[in-house]
Amino acid sequence: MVRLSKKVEYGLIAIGHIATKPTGEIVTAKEIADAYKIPYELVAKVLQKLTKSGLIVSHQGVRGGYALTRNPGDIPVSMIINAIEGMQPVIAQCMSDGPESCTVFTVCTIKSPLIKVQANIERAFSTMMLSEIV
Amino acid sequence: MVRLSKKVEYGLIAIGHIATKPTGEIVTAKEIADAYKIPYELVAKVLQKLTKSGLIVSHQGVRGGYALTRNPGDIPVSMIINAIEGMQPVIAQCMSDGPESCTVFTVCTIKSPLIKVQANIERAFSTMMLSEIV
DNA sequence: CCATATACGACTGAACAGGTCCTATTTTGG
DNA sequence: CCAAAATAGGACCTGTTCAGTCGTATATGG
Ligand code: SF4
Ligand code: SF4
Repeated sequence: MVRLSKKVEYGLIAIGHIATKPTGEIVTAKEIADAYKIPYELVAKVLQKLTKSGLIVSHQGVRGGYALTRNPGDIPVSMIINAIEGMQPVIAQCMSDGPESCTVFTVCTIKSPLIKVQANIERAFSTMMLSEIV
Repeated sequence: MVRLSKKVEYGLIAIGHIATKPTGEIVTAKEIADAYKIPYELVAKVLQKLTKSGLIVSHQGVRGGYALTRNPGDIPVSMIINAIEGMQPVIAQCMSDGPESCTVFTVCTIKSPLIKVQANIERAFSTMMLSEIV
């Protein structure tokens, strides 16, 4: 399987929703959860990760919520995924966990072709800006 | 996570190994398992799937084994993956399991951009031939 | 002070992946 | 004819991951 996690999908939808609002406008997790029928706790957790990475800022308390910190055209999708997953999406174990993580690394014949595919995917995600997915 | 399964990796390595031999030469599952230190049963199972898909032919009994059915330059990697997984690798649920499979499908804002990434990946795998990964 | 909102970790159940095991069946060489 | 070598294919086990839930703490506007 080669699939994006729901966390990432929900995160992209959520930050995309925030991006549709005028810059600086505050959006609550509940509003997003309701708008897309996503479990509130999941959205909340993802938004917290995005906050920790600095892509959005949070305001606690009554009338609190989240807002973008910069222009949607300046946020590559890869950065959002990275913030949520803690790493780039990689198609093979040895690319993220190092050579020692795979028992067949030394005799593996498919490493270099897979690295090309990997580069392909990374380029796709890093050239795609948040402004393009709203 | 967006990762190729070990089955696919082992399958690519295995059929790559067969491709290094002169056309028509028969290779046993045991030989491949030994050469790459991959569990025999896994290699065997993957080779059986490749056989069912017609990419390789099998010969049972003593002196049996597997052999390619066509030139490695004519076998796209996507076809090998497809044979092993039973489908193309897709990055989102709705692309393989249909719109109904995802609860947020109707309000999902990220479908179309993800479809572009998907097309990108598919092109990468379908233009890469077995002959390139040996 | 209290309703509303974020922060954050623990927990659960289901699904999946990787790997093992077991039993057929086919085929060849002796 | 028979034993060994090889594919065929399913059942099973086990650890991990994933999606989702819960509980509790903290901040803050009014
Ligand atoms: S070494 Fe080869 S088999 Fe192992 S993870 Fe990397 S690409 Fe996959
Ligand atoms: S509809 Fe959107 S969220 Fe659901 S699987 Fe497709 S892309 Fe992912």
